[in-house]
Amino acid sequence: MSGADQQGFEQQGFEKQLRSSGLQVTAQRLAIMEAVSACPHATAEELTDSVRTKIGSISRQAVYDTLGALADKRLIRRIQPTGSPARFEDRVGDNHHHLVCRDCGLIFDIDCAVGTRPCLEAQDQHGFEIDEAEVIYWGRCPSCLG
Amino acid sequence: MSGADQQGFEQQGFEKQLRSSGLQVTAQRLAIMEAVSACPHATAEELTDSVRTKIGSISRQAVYDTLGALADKRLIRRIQPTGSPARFEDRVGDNHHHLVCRDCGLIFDIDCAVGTRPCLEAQDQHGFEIDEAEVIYWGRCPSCLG
DNA sequence: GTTCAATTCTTGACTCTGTCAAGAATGCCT
DNA sequence: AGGCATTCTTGACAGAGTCAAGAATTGAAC
Repeated sequence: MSGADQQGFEQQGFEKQLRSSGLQVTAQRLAIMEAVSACPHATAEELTDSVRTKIGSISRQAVYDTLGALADKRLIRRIQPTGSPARFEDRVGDNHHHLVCRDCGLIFDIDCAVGTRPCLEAQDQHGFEIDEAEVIYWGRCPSCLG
Repeated sequence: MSGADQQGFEQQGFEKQLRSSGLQVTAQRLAIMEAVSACPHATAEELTDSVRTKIGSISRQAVYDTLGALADKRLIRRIQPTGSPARFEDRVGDNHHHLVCRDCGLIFDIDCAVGTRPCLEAQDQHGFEIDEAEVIYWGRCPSCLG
């Protein structure tokens, strides 16, 4: 499959995801989904830059709106480690976790230690309806341990 | 024990904590530690208000500096659920977790489901030196479930 | 008790991330 | 193609936190 075919193929997937979530399909949204897919853990600003090189221009608001809409529909996931702006990824539904360097902010994905469903299930749920358990492992990466 | 004694007793504890962490003891710091202890999960702004009623006045910067220093020394813990400003608590060392309402932001402490040490220990540590596993359970609280 | 260096506090400007609001443009259904 | 809802653009704005420089305080040494 050529690079162009690959891209077209992905776009069809994104389009389908949008439609089945009841969202309209626009060039901006496709480009944003592509960017999130290509740069996992990127910030809104990084994604904006990425989209601009792809389709020329986009407003900051469109980026925030779209990221918000996609996250609401669970097509992407927003994570926000303390001290970092929000970051986005398209790996959803597998309840994986994150390993974050306290010094440089480097982020790795970590498969769930226990299974597809969380390490989790809180003991006392206080009457909450829990839909997600977010785990962040904090530490120092090899280069920052130096 | 009278209220005043109680307060004096606590302050001695805070003073000891500061000294053994190599931090100087100041009225501002004692008041902040007291506030964090009294209002778990409070924001920097809420703590500032609380301190102001106690000692009259304090600068915003002093609050941030102190909270940062205390967190660095692990005398308090900073948590920052997505969409919320940073919040602070003095319950440290027991690796408890948090249950947060997506709608109203209400936060509960949750004891660790697995033991004193995390549900944790990531599988592939990527060479990191991990010192904490932070778990946030996301859901909706009884009143927001309506 | 003074003195002195280091730490901490105050002040005020500033940055970064994200939001609000209104109107223009676009997508989608018929 | 027409019309309406959704989405995008623009620009002002807000919240949370940081930076920097000088003043005040702490703690140790004398």
